[in-house]
Amino acid sequence: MITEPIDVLKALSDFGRLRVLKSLERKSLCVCEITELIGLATSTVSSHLNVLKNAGLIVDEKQGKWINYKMLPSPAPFFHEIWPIISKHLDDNPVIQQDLSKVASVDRKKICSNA
Amino acid sequence: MITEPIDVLKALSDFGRLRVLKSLERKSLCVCEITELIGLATSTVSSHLNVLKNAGLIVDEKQGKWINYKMLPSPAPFFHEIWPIISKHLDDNPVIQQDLSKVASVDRKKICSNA
DNA sequence: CAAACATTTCGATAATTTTAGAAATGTAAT
DNA sequence: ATTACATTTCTAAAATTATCGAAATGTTTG
Repeated sequence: MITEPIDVLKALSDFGRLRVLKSLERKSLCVCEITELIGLATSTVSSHLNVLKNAGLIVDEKQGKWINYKMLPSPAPFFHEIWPIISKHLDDNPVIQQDLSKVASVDRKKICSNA
Repeated sequence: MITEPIDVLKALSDFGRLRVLKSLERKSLCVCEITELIGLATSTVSSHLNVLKNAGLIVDEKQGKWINYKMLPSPAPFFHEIWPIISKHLDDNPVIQQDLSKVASVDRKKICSNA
């Protein structure tokens, strides 16, 4: 499945998905952690993750009950070249800054399950 | 009017608009030339041009009966950094290649008005 | 001024996308 | 195996976007 630049750009054209990517840049996260971080319904987050996955930007790996999502170590050239620039400029955004200040302390043990 | 990265990315998330930008990179064009090149209705092209203009990617300048659109000489940093990469990768696309092979010979005297 | 014509705006429709709740799936632990 | 729970899939609704034709705008030229 070849990913055209336009497909990557479409995947990057939603602010929620940019927030997810910026957070995943810091560390791998499961769906419920991302849901907590972004504040959207679980099914919506799952849908966004699927878009990012289909565009070849992230991968998932099962870890017991959870599914961890993380950025691709070696993404296709287009995304590999373009992402650092986008990432850098997103750092100016207050919402992103808030996300990043929270992401380090997000803990699935606390936020998922026994709420 | 400050343009956030997400606004630029949204403007870049439509293939028709990417075709317009690639063509404008070669030379300034009026709406009817772009319409001929891209094959969409004039009003649709005008709408796309407006999106690109609002995102700060292109400017227009009146030239008599026509309005020439062209890329900004000094766009905001985000687009300035990101566009060369996108542009380079779009060169692989057959539709873009076809557009670029036509753009040099597009002539408003022939395609507009006296059709 | 009137006719010609490039472009924009308006109005309406089709298509796509985002969203969320409910049901389904799959894994883990008791 | 039954319960608990993370995630996905399904379904439907709301929101946004792309598209076009017709009317409106503004400029040029006869």
